[in-house]
Amino acid sequence: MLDLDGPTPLFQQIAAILRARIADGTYPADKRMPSARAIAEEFGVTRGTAVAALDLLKEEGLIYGVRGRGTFPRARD
Amino acid sequence: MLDLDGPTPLFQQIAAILRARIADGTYPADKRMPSARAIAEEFGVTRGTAVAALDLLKEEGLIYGVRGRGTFPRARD
DNA sequence: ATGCATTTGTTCGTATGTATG
DNA sequence: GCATACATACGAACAAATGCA
Repeated sequence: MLDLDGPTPLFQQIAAILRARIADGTYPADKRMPSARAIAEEFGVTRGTAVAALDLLKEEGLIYGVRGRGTFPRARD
Repeated sequence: MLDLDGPTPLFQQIAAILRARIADGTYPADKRMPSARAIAEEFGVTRGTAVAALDLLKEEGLIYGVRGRGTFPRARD
């Protein structure tokens, strides 16, 4: 799944995978996607690393978070 | 009560104290024990930390939670 | 029966400290 | 020194279930 040795940081690798899942509809727009904790478990990293990956996608405008509810892919215009 | 400096995490210290109270009968089996909020107040931590301590005891099979009702020490066999 | 408070359980968001390369 | 990653802890918010007035 992840390249633990290579030069690419884990949070970037994870962001790339999540980005692909959003693009291909695995995570539909405005539907709750897996929590940071669930992502951390799937990839065997800590929540902090999962959050870093999600932060990347937020900066790109691909997703948004709602406290207490979850994280959602943004509807493309 | 807690060692704020030492190396042992707060949630582990709290779990140890609760574990002792269950063992010595302070919290009898199948009787509601203090809520996460009450535990947080007693030890001066946030509810999240109290929940982490309770989660530890759950993993050990020492207690179980019932949503809307409370947390209960498990009857030993 | 309707509403309200409490409780568990979960979420996001943030901050700090440690360790490693 | 800096970026990465882990672990811990705090804070705020939301949801579902319970119980009680």
